[in-house]
Amino acid sequence: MTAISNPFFQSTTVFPPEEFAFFGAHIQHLKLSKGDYFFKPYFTCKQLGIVQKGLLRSFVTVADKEYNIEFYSEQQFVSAFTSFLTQKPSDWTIQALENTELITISHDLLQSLYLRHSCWVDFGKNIYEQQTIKKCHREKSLISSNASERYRLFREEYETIENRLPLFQIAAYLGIEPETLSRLRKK
Amino acid sequence: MTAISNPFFQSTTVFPPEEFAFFGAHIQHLKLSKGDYFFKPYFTCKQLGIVQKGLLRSFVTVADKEYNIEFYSEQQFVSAFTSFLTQKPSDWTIQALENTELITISHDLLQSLYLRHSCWVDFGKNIYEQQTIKKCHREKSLISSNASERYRLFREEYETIENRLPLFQIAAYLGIEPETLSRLRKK
DNA sequence: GCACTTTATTGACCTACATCAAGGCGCTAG
DNA sequence: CTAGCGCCTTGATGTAGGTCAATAAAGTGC
Repeated sequence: MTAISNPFFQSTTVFPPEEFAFFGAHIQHLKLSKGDYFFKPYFTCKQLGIVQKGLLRSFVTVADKEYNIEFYSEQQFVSAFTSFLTQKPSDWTIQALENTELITISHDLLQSLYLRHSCWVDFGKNIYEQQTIKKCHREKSLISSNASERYRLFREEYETIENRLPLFQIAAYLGIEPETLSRLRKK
Repeated sequence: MTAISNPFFQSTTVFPPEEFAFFGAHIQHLKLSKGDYFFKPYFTCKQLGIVQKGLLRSFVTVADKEYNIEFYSEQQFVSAFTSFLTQKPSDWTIQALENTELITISHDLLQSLYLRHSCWVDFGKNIYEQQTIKKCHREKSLISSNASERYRLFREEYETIENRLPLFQIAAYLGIEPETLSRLRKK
């Protein structure tokens, strides 16, 4: 059984040992090099990842511009969630920004876990509860804040990984041009 | 037992009759007049609502401006989700835009449902899966689209309730001023 | 070490949207 | 009917952030 470090496995959910063993026997391990893709647009996302080591970004491409949706570092769940949940193609891309190691849970495995034992339904519920909270915060910052306030919020939220990100990736997350971020930072 | 019309109760989740009966016996019914509040900032949200009739909006107030987050019409789940999930105060407001009738599920009831039977955990998981999908779409439109494209997307998504909303509420949803929306519409 | 590419900065100019101010139109109340 | 208010429109002007172009600085490969 592989050790899995993730806050969800220390939550109030009770995972019976045999469930945890089954899980450990069916997950996959994936290594990505910097620049590799975890998910590409027009595909249907079959994998939910848990980052063990490294860093990824998700982004959408609109009119030849990339807009970063989110960054995923150690212990975080990563997936093209709309596609993973609906099992339909989506226009997201997910890419490793560093050499990255992931545990992956296939959609099929997760469905069978849901049927095996309700602890996995709770596991799933917790994942999407966390996603909902995250997205609500992001939504608020995107609709109500200007670029410099969004930058402040970004630095708060991603304090621990800020220095692992090049500035142009931060700009793409804020929805502004690198030039604009550079000017903001002068102050 | 009150009839509850909501897609989740026609989902693949199996609700045993006794669970459904328990649920029906413990939900509350709430009537709001146009302008009334379902949730106010600085409170902790204790209720998850299902809209039976009417229309609500959620919004955040930043620098004396209101930014609409979402509109909720018949059959939809409504709550200040970040507050409801964390049981901490939040800065959202939720207000009825029409005379509105809701079923409400208290946080305490939902927690006890989770413990009673796993069908309710599945119910919860489905709610937050749907929220995650919704928020992902909104996030994309906010970060990658200009005002006129966001307006187009809004009309697609809220096709059925567009004509129940005054234009200044739509502008607050798009994150623009009513003047700008008026000018967009001239084209 | 030196070439070459990628990332960051700076300046000049442009555009989408905001702000401010005025006027119109359609309510509802007396 | 008219007064008053809420909502919408239109015009004039301001500003945050985008675009384009040049340069610098920092990697990365040979």
